[in-house]
Amino acid sequence: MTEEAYLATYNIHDYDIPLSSVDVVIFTLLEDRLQVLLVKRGEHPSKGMWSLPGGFVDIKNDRSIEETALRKLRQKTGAKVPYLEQLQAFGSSTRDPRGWSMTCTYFALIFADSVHLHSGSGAEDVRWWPIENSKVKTKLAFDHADILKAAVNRLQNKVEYTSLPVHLLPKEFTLTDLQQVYEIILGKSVDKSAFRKRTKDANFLEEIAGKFRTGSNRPAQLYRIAPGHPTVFFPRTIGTNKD
Amino acid sequence: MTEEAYLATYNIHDYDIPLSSVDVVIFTLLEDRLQVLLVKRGEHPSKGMWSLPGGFVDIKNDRSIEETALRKLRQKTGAKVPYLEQLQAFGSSTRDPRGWSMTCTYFALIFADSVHLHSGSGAEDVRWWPIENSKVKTKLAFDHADILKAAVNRLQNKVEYTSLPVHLLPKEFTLTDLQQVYEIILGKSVDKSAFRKRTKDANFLEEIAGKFRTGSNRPAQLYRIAPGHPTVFFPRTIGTNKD
DNA sequence: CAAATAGTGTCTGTAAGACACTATCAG
DNA sequence: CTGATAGTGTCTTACAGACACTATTTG
Repeated sequence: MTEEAYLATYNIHDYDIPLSSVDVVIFTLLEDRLQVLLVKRGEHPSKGMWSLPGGFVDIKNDRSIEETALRKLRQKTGAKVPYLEQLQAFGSSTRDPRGWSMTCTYFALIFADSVHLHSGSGAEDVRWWPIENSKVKTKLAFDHADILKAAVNRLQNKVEYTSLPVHLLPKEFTLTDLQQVYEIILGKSVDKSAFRKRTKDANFLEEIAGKFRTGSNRPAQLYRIAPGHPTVFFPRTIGTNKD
Repeated sequence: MTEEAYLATYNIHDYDIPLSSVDVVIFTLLEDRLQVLLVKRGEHPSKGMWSLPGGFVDIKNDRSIEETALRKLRQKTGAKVPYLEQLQAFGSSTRDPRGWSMTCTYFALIFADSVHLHSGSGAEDVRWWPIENSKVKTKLAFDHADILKAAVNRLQNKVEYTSLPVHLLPKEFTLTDLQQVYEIILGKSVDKSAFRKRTKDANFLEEIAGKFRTGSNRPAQLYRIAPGHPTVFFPRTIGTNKD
């Protein structure tokens, strides 16, 4: 049999295969806390429970799993591409009551004000939930609590040696703003001098010439992400010695 | 409708869903080179081409994707659990000619002598292929060349700050053996003194008291992995300054 | 002036890199 | 003894942490 003949007779419905979906852990900073976007499920299974935004791959319209993730993101937040990174696949016979299921999870970082929440189809409600100890204060559907924990874990790890947190800020921000993001995510204070040295040495920010944030104190230089400088990896981790 | 009623009427075959599979990138060290296990496909599609060991989830017998990966590993190598870590999911409409497909990939490290290769069902041949520049010298099926590249990348990254390479060695080995594994994977030489200091400080090895490898030179102390010491993360990366 | 926050300078500590040195075997 | 590889010691360098210091604004 030729490859063409084989493919002509191949029918996916002849096989018992797992369900496959994509879920997205969308983080933001709100009220000085790390928060995650959850949707209240409007449909079975787990109707009425809060869960991560996600759903099945639309094989007609999504060309890749990343597109599925972006679609979900756009659907719920209306925002354009923030920071998006694949987290981990979870797959088992028990995680979904409909049967063997595999989900590919992503995590995203976004500046809260650039988001307009939409419930969209299949959801009764959408809102930000503050994260405390890698958890939210409601029971999540499926194994989403595990996924959330893995995502927070990954975020906290990467924050120690990368410039990821810039994606939680608006386009223009001060170094102190950025330092606070690090402190909130890490849950501990960071030395100002060390933070500034390493941030400046990494060269992923550029001063906005002559632009300052003023107040009843010395004005603070505003910065933006330097064009063409994606995520930076620092030579060492931060915040490992203190507190 | 109750959740129970919904589940009773739910039929997976009513939906167009992606194929889902698991592929494993199995690395070993052979003839002083990093090598990867490939199987020659005995079935369509891409019959006759070399590919990574992998296949569909067996929803009757695999309780999780990790079990699918372990099953594939055992099938081809006959070896018990070496080091196994989830790499990344790849999913798109184009990666498999049978249709939209998502694969969850793993990478494994194993000591070559503990392996007895079996073609198993669906394969015409199995063998180790040396890796050069993140590639092998044959065209791979599907998007397996991309997967291999991602796996080598991840391995090289992690080798810079973890103790992963011990899993490519036999139970007993010398520090020089281990250093050579680092050098082979990183593709550059490593300072002996620095290497030994950091390895010993990390405390994941234990001397095998009184056991040495002899030769026409000073005998070398043999070490084994200290029980209960999984992968160690070093405080800083190695080999970033010297060639 | 005080209060507040921005931003810098100096010293210390830690772990990696360079490289020379000593140690112990076979023959 | 030589040649080979094992293993150590010392000095340097890079970068984070501690912490005090100066700078610039409003009121």
